[in-house]
Amino acid sequence: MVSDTDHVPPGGKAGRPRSERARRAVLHAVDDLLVDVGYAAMTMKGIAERAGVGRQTVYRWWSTKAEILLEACLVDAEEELTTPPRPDAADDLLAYLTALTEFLTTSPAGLAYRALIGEAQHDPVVRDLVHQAGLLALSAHDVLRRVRSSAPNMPDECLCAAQLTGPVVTQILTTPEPLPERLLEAHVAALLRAWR
Amino acid sequence: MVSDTDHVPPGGKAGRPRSERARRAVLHAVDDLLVDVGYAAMTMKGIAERAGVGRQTVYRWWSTKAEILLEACLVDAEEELTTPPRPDAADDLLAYLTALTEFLTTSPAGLAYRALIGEAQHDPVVRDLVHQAGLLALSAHDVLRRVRSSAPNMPDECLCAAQLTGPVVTQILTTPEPLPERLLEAHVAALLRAWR
DNA sequence: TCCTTTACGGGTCACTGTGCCTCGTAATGC
DNA sequence: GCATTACGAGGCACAGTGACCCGTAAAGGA
Repeated sequence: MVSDTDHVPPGGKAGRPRSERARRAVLHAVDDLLVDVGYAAMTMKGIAERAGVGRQTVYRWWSTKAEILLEACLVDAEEELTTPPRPDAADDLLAYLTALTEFLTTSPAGLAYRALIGEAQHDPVVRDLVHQAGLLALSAHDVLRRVRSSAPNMPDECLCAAQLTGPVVTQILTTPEPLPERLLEAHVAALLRAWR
Repeated sequence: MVSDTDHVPPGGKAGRPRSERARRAVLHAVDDLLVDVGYAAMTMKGIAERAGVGRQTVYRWWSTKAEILLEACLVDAEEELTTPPRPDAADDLLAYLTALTEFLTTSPAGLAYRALIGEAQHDPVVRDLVHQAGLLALSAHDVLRRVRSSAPNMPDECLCAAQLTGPVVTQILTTPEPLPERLLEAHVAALLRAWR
């Protein structure tokens, strides 16, 4: 007989789960639970049960709720935050910010990401995880690279990304309503004016 | 004999506690615990014990950790986020953003506020609480009113506040390091250029 | 002044989530 | 075919929650 506590994964994700089935079931269960019962009411026990999986199986491959959430989130997030290029810089930025708003307010992956940001304020480990993933930064940099030609006076790229996404994100994190389309347009216009 | 479960407060804060002593002890204990053990490890039991107060006394006047935290936070926050006016608009905004950064990264009240924003991602009730308090919005509007004369082209005031504080706040919430002074200066310069 | 009212500190209790362990079982790989 | 490994399921000790109940002490009205 073999114990359940030997094998690989020390902290989190050394080897992939032997059964892809279990992995997918857990990630899918987390997505479901997040929209069904919310983050606060989501428990490891609940995840295991919803996934039709033993609790130990969950603990074996992920050490925290946050880890599962991040993995479940990254799968969809990159795709949802990638917008097709548009000829006009203002259109391009606006499309991105609209997608970002949609992502953070309605997409399951976006809700997961917000839950992660929330958890990051309580737990430095999660904070590093979120920062490492760099979801916002990466997608923003993609868009910014495209509009660089129309904005010769753009400052440090990190600052630009923060200026672009910061107002939108903070609004969503701290108030019940995101910035409306009208203000997104005004925001983009102001940024381009500043960077011109 | 009288039960402990009659009296006033339904949800949160109908009447003031009869003993100001208990109230102050609890708020002080929360401040201490937050810096000592962090938000995650802070429990209602721990708060009561640290405050030298019965658990029931805590539950009587506040229904959640978040409520206590918010009250403890608001006491100091408004003062820490109020910066003296400066003649130059750029100086004025920069001083505010520097104070905001200091607040969110080092002040106990700021740490409490961040913990609240974190909790708000998990709990809509806390979200409303945070929004109601409107800490960021209020302090930002104060500063913006002062620079309005130097920036005739300022858009909607809500957007301005978001543009001013959003990048700073999001950076702090999602990465280990806040925006450095150098980038704060560049940010202010860009905003004034956009609003001119 | 007495005496009712009210909050107080402290303790108990049922309930829930966690994370670890141990079953017996099923799938994998040599 | 046989050893290895992950699997599901359940049990466990521990901690936090939030409700109760107790006896005490401090207001406030007569």
